[in-house]
Amino acid sequence: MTATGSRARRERLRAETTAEIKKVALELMASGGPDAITLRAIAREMGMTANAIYGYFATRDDLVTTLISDVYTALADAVDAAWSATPATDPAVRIEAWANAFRTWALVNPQGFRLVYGDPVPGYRAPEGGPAPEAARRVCTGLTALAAAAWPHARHLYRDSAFDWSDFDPGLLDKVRPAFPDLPPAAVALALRVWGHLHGLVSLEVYGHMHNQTTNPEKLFREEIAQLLQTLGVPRRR
Amino acid sequence: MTATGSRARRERLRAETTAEIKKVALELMASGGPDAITLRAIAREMGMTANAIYGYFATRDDLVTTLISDVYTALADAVDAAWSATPATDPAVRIEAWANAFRTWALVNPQGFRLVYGDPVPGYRAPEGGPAPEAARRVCTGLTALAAAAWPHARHLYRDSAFDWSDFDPGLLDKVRPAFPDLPPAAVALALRVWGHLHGLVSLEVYGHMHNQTTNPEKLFREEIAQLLQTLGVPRRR
DNA sequence: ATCGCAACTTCACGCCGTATAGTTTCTGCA
DNA sequence: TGCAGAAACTATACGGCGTGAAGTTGCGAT
Repeated sequence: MTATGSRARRERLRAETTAEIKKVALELMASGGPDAITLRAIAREMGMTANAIYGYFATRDDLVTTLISDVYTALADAVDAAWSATPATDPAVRIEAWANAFRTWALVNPQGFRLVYGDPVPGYRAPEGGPAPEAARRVCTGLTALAAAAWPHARHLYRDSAFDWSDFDPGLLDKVRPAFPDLPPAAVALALRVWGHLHGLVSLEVYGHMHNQTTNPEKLFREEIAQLLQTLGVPRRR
Repeated sequence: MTATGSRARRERLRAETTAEIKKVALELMASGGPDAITLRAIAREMGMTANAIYGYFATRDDLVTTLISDVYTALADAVDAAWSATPATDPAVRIEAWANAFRTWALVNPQGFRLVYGDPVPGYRAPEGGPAPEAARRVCTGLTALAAAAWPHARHLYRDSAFDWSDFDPGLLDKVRPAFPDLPPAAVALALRVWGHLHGLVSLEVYGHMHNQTTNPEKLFREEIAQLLQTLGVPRRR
């Protein structure tokens, strides 16, 4: 039985090394931006040769893909947690919590935001499938929950909506329609638009483009949430 | 007079070479993304040595800064032109034209969009001042014109706005306030929020994040414009 | 005792930005 | 007309990058 025991041990060591590579890569990213994620720097930090990493990730892009997936999942966790921590009975509070969690996460992890939503690393091209789209869909599903919470108040605004299910990706609908069976296509369109609104404001802020325009991006974001709730007709409790 | 004549000729040659460097750099960017802007590739394309470029730009970052400025200016020109080509009497048409020009430019020049709004190039850090912020302010000023056009219809939505002039960058206000003397701070906040909305949707589309969610990003953008006009109360002519 | 394999290193190649030094070519003045 | 000097450009070199190929080491299984 030493056979299975030592194989288990080998696999454990392997998993630990893999975890360390990712940990060091994320540290490098946090301090030097996504560009600082280089195999040689990671190896240097770990007291290894750069080529040793090829035993764990086939290419640098594979490593980056994994990191994107991890970081994106962390973002999804953060916004989901904020949502779940608020009472289902008060849509305004939930929506505000979601949006604030999104912005806060981005400001705390600006390099992670760049990794996930920007050009991650020179020459990187994202693969087709994988778990990163999965995390993206979690975020979109969260946004749809947001739209669903607001829908009773907002539906009258979208009576003549021209959207139908074919306008959306089946992979997204597979997650969204079972979760919200009564929601029409127009609400998913609303969710994606809200995504765009929040992403845009946060993105401009993270990339420093807001800095030259406003001295108070937080206030602008609060105004955004307020106007969003008002537009949707979601009542704000005093 | 050969003195001044030949000096003029030298300067002309110099200007021509500078222009060629920028032209080749933009071609490389268009075909291979901002990462493809390398001094060696440019030089190769021009039949020169990489070091020759140092006679025209002190560092690669200097070249990139110039390119960002040029490309950003081209974007500002495009949206300004679309705005000016529409009748001042119909705010809805003007706003729609502006927004469509913004998205269209981004889709036609995706790499330019990434250069201006993303991480331009590995290791690049933008300098403080320079003409790129100038182009950014032109875009913001255009957006303020948009807000100003809608303001007669939209002002009632922002009666209890908490914004004042100190919330904005003086450099922006220097351009905006003389152009729109009657506009309150709330309208500038609205302009920046609209910027965020449009930037977010276009950015998600350019970076491929919308692809996994909707099959019809154009329709989503049209809906965005329609809802924008509706929430602002700007009448749409039939 | 030996085989096999996983982990890791060494060496090499071609990319990159850029510093330094040398070469060519042309300008402007004596 | 001849020559100093500047401008434009090349040559060489350094360190950093991703990565392919080949070699080394150590350990479990037979």
